[in-house]
Amino acid sequence: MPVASLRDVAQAAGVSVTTVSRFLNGTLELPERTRTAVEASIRQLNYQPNPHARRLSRGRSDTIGLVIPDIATPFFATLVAAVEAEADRRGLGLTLHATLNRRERELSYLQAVRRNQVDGLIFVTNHPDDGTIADAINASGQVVILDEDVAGTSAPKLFCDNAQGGYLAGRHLAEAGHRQVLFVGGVDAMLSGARRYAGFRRAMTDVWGDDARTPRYEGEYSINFGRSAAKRMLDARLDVSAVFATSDEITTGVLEVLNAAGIRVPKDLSLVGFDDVGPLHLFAPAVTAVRQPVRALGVRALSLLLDTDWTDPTKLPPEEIMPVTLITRNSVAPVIRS
Amino acid sequence: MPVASLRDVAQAAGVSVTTVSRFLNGTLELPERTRTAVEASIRQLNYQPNPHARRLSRGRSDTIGLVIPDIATPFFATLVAAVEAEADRRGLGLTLHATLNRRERELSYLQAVRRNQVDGLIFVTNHPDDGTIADAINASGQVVILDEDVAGTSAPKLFCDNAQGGYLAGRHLAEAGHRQVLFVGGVDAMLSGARRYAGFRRAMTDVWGDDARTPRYEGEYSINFGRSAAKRMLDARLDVSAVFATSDEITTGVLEVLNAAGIRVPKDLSLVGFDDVGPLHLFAPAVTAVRQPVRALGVRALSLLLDTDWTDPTKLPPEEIMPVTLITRNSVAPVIRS
DNA sequence: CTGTCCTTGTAAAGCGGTTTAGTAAACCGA
DNA sequence: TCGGTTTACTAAACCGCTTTACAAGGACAG
Repeated sequence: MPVASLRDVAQAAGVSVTTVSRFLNGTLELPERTRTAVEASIRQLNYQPNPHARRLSRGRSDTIGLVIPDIATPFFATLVAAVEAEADRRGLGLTLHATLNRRERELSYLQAVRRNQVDGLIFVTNHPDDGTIADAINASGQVVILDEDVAGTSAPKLFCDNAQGGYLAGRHLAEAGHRQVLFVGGVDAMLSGARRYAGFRRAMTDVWGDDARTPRYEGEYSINFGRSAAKRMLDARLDVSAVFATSDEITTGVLEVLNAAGIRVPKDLSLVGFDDVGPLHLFAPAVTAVRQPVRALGVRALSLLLDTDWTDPTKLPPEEIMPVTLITRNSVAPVIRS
Repeated sequence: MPVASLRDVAQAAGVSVTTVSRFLNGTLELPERTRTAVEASIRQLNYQPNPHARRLSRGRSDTIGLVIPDIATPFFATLVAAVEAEADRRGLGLTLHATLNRRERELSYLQAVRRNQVDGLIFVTNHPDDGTIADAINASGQVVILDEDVAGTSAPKLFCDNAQGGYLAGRHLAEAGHRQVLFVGGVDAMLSGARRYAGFRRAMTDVWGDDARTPRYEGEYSINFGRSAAKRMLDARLDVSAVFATSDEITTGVLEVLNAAGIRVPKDLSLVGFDDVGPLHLFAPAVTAVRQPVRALGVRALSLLLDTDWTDPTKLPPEEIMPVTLITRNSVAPVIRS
């Protein structure tokens, strides 16, 4: 049997559709008798409102979109989980879009806001922008930028404290006696890469002054880049006593290659990671890392999206930053002075 | 400025809305002149069809739902990624629902199919059902059951070859000389638990006959259960030389406790895992495990959903099973006969 | 007895598309 | 020149809900 519509309910209860609709939406009080009749018909017909009609009529979808480079990595998976949970708690749906960092996908999902497909978008990107994405975001409205900046946009933004994260890692290594540390991470054109390196560099020079050596391999936050960076380091016989790998994926790739090459961590080389979402504590060795508050980031991003007053685009909230912490494990060894 | 509607386009092009609509849907050929006019107005007004109107009108949403216990674990995250990618490839949207294994959530998301919220649902559950979920699924139609069975449902089903997975693990351990192996995994009331244990048990008795000892700790596929099972095993001084942990999460929890207790794997105890989606190869030690074809499962589930002829509910496709493989690493040591 | 205010509703106009059933005009062959 | 066919469209119903504007009938004050 076809699903019951509002009309069917109204007919069965002997009232008009308006009455039922307004009753259901709480904009009409009904006296006892009418109310029971309406409620009975609803139950009897197993009435379920048609969400498409509702959305068309109200011009909003009670759904938000989450645009993310990938879902399969622990970091993003956790972020998705947090956003989904919070959206559900607020009675909102979530539609998910993985971009795999492809610009045309990012653009097409940004369009979704403009078509009312979603009431707002949480946007996570992972690669530098040439301005195209920025324009699209500025034209869209109702977009919150999360985790990585898109330069030139006026939108609420939420990041972890990348500079502090870099600093914590650098300080930890420097104080263990490491003066020459390889930074493996995001390109300088991206906020996370720039800030993490800046913080890291500052910590190293705070301790070592001009004697600090902080070579840098730039690339994407992937296992593959971690692998190739580690190989490059080995091939070049780079003179460092530690590596700062700025994502779980990079850490994984680096460790894989080091293990395969017979380099013992931390005896031969120390290692500090970033993110700390994956099971770094079970790796061989358990990896010391800067931990991001991933779930909190997701929850807060949704608040920003929903609680921002979007009517005045000149009055958007300022960039927000959430604190990171250093989780100390067994992948950093003190340098023995010779 | 407000978004342009079909009417605006039609007006600007000097034709009727019907013409534009049918042209856009390919049900009307337009001569050169008209076509250019229409196309020009579309571009000029930056027309974007309103998806809610479209869905209301067509009675379908071009969106599918994915109901899943959790997203934050590597296994499910990978599954979500695969389904999302395939849905996108087919021009479909994906709405995501994490149930955290709570029945009322599972039920409410199943309703979504009936309201036309989504055109179909891929349903993954993780806990035994008392019949409620089964009824809801049977009443919904357009539901594909994935990864774990819901008994008493007539719906297309897709699982990995749990029995074979159990067998591979059991055989591998038995042939390494392990005669007493603890099975840590899903409850017998669930398909995966039952089949994995049956396969495992069969392998053990194939090799050892009645001498095989296969004690079993049943529980959910979580890190916490892995931890508590390992503790229980240690507390009970259970006489086994190996553990078969039937998910990545359980493996993680078991290993954590073993490491903390100073039990060396595989020297003191051998370990075989299941799923092999997380970075087991980096653990200490790298863990031998049965690998599930997670992405393939996701892709195939979507095919089942879309390619099934749902008009005749008595003629649904039979249960499908995808093969698993054993990935041998360093967590199993041969038993030294004494 | 009349005017006013509640109470309890309702009619009807959208929201923005899709789709069915046609129609006016042009063409075309006999 | 006439009937038939094609071409190029269109009017209007409909999808199912929301919302504005309004109204009948009774209660109540003056």
